[in-house]
Parts: sequence; C-alpha cells; structure tokens
Amino acid sequence: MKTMPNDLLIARLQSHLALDESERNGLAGLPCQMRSMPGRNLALAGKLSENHVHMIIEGYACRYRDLADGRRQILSLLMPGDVIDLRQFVLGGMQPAVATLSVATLAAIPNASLFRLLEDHPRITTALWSTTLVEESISREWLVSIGKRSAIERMAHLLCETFLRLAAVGRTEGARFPLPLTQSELADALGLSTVHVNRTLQELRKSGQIAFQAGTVEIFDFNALAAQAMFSPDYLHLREMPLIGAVPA
Amino acid sequence: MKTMPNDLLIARLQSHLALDESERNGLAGLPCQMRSMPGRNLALAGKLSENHVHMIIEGYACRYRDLADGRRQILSLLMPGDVIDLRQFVLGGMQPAVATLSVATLAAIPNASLFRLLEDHPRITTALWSTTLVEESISREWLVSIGKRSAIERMAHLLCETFLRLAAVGRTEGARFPLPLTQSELADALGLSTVHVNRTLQELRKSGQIAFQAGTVEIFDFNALAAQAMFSPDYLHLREMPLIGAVPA
DNA sequence: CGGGCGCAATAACTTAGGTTAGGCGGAAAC
DNA sequence: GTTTCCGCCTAACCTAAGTTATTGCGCCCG
Repeated sequence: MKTMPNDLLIARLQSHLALDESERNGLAGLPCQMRSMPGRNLALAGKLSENHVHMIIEGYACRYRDLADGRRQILSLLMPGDVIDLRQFVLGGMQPAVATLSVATLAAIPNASLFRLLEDHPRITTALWSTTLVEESISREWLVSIGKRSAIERMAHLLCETFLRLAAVGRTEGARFPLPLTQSELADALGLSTVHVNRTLQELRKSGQIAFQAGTVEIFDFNALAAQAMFSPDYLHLREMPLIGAVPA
Repeated sequence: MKTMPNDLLIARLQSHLALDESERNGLAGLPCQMRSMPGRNLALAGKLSENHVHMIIEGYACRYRDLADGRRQILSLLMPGDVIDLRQFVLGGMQPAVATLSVATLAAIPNASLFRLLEDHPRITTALWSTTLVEESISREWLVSIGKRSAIERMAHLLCETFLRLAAVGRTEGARFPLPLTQSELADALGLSTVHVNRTLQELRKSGQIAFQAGTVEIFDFNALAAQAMFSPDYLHLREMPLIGAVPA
C-alpha cells in the first residue's frame, strides 16, 4: 500500500540511498496536497504551481517538446513515484512541457518546506539528486533506442523498460500492465510514425510476443523480448529486481 | 584565464548558482591532480580512478554506449569544464563508457575531499546537481534531434550547440571552433551513417553555411544556421550569452 | 621511400520507415 | 438514434537515409 504520497516519496528515495530514521521522519512530515488531474492529454504548463514540487501518485504523464512546425517528441514517461519538477526547483527557469496521459493524481509539496527539510537533512538533497540522475540515465537509453535500434527493437525496449519501472512501484499484475498511450503517442515517444507503430505492434502480436488492447499490455516472455530489444536493466538503477525471474516464460 | 582547474570548476558552478566567498574558497582549496590523456579514442574505462571525480580541462571526450552487435551511440560530448563522473560519485555503480576524442587533460579530485567539502557547504551539492541537470537537458535536446530532426537539421543543431558551449568556456575564436571528430564519430553522435554525414556536410558547405576542415568548424551565419536547425539556446542554461550577437552575420 | 591504413569523398543501389488515403468501429455529443 | 470524432488498421506508394564499393590522399611506420 503505497498510496500515501509521503511513503511513496520515501520509498523512491530509498531505492537509491538508504535513509535514516530522522530523515524518513522529516520526509513523512512534509506537507503535501493532493491534486487530481481529471483527464488525459492535459498540458500541465500553467496548471502546476511554481512554488511546489510535484510527484505522480497515480496515472501517467510525459515530458515532451514541440517544434515550431508541429513535430512533437515525447522525452520521457512519468509514472507513479516520479517527481516532475526538480529541474525547476534547482535551476529555475523553464523545463520541458508536461502533459497527462491518463487521469492522474499528483502530490504537491511546497518548495519552502522542501528547502527547509534539505537544510536540516543534506543527504536528502543527494537522494533527490539521485532520482534526477536515474531519469537522465533513462533519457540516455532512449537516445540509444532512437539512434540505433530498429522499430521493433525500440518498441520492445520501451515495453521492457515500462514493465520494470511499473513493477518497481507495484503497478503490474503478473505480466500485464496498463499503458494508456495511443499509437500516435507511442510514435512521438519512439521517433516513429503512427502507421509504423501500428505495423510494429502487429508484428509483435503476430509473433506471439505481446498482447496489447484496451490500454493494457501483456508480455508473454519477458526474457525473449528483452533479448530482442538488447534490453539490460542496469540503467534503471533498481536496487531490487525480483520480477524478471518471476515473469512466466 | 581559466586554465587553473579549480577556477574552471568554480566558474562552471557559478554559471548556474551564485556562490559566496567561503564556498569559493572551499572549492579553490580542493586538492586536484592533473592527468593528461595522450591521445584520441582512448576508452577511459579502467583508466580513471573510481575514488576521484574528474573534470575536463582541455580537449574533448564523449560518453557512448556500445550495443552487443557493434552499433555505437555517442550520448554526449564532453568539453572543458564538464565533470565526467558525478553519476558514479552519487549513485555508485557503472556509468556509460567515456572515451577521449582528442588529446585531453583532466583534473582529478579525490571523492573524500569532495564529500568533506559538501558536508560543510551543502549549497555546493545543489550546484553540482545543477550541472547534471544541464547535462540532462542537453541529452533531451539530442533526443529531439535524433527523433524528429532531419539529417541537416541535426548536424546544424549540433554545430550551434557546440559553438555556444565552447564559447561559454572561451574556446572559440570568432566564429571558429575546434571539432576534432571524424565523420564516423559524428555519425555515431547524430544517429546517422558515415556516408550520410558526409553528404550532409557537403550540403552545408555548398550552401555556404559552414567550413569544416582539419578539425575546425567555421559558422558563417550563426543565426541562419540556428533557424534552420530550430535551435534555441535556452536548454543550455547559460546565464550569459553575449556571443550570439557577436558572431558576424 | 614504399607500403599500409585511416579518413574523406562519391557513386550506385537498397531499404526501413514515412506519407497519403481510405475504411471501420465504438463512444461521446447532440 | 444519428452524427461526429477519434483511434485503430490496412494498402499503395515514396523518400531519406542506409549499404556497399571504389578512389584518392595524407601520414605513420617499417
């Protein structure tokens, strides 16, 4: 049961760096408003307060960039446990746009409270830093995908990655997980066209690797899919990875 | 004159966050060994001590990933002022491989000294964190390039980005700057084939946009090149950007 | 000083993936 | 309850970029 927002934050931070009792207590004491985003495809641009740091509690969102002529690139998927606006918190200025991909609920922590907490507990700064480094690591892996992997490999890689990230926060059910993206959103994430995403999914279905309907993916043989994608999970920096073996072959 | 390694580090950190006197003094007092890497194309894997954080003082390097079947993706270019191994410092574990792209000289700071400094000056942690966030921001922009920009746009974008990054550390001369990459290294960075990099460079030359010979690039009209690439420099998070205007049109 | 090698250049040909254009079905809207 | 719209699917065709191959040059090395 990780629906308490502060617990989710603590769990996320501890997945990279062990925290002591007083640090955990400090985090647990952070004031934290819940904010629910009612629908999909909502740009969060003006909707999120600049004076708060937000974390996804439930649902999906993405970072994206639009080019002047309408091309769009989705830069990352954001899932429960992911913190959205640390860049803004640290560097100020703008960060890439964020939009929901499903109904979502966010937790909002006032910047000032977080600042105060970090003054008392400098190691929490390091823990938060870690989460941004992991995000960067994922970004880099996407770079490898888009730069060097074929369409099927890319798709397979994204599915493997998403499966493990969700498993780490308890959002998988066996080999199934929710993936509420349209094919054209997948296309924007993978640097492909919508049509080709469709072809690619057909191929993965026909070869019996996955099922994907109604926003739910099922991976029939994780290890095979991972091999095809040249997926290796180190870059996710998950400390525990009990689930790969647990997936039925 | 930024050849003193600690000064370069201070300058880099201050480009994101103003530091006070005692913080600057602390940084200036960091012990720091110089290490020179004699040639290009040296993987730094075993060569860098895990007990030090390294910064590039002179020369070029890159992060890269090799896939099992020989495909390679260059993930980022590292230039004077860039810190190489903060991920390892914070998260431990592996980070993507790094290789030199020219003769280079590095500064090595013992992890232990840095840890001690960060305990006394927590804001320096935030400043270091900022540098990794800027790197991430650049990664994301590469993602946009490889995902959505055409070959010429990609090349133009890389040249604009590199020009500004080098200008920020005083490594440009007017509109010229060193870029000691082979066409096949450029290909690995841009997600293109060597042949197509060649074609693309020819085209940029024929249209009078750039000169590129002997490892030196000259940009004849920065603003035009930036427009073609849909380059906008915000993502580099440079606080001062006096140089765009200064480039002759 | 001659042979080999890495890099740039270019040409000929192939292909993965993009583009355009429909059709089909379900769900929200009126 | 029909209309509209959006998402999925398919087919035909196109093109940007990949692949393979050859040449030539400068440089290091023997």
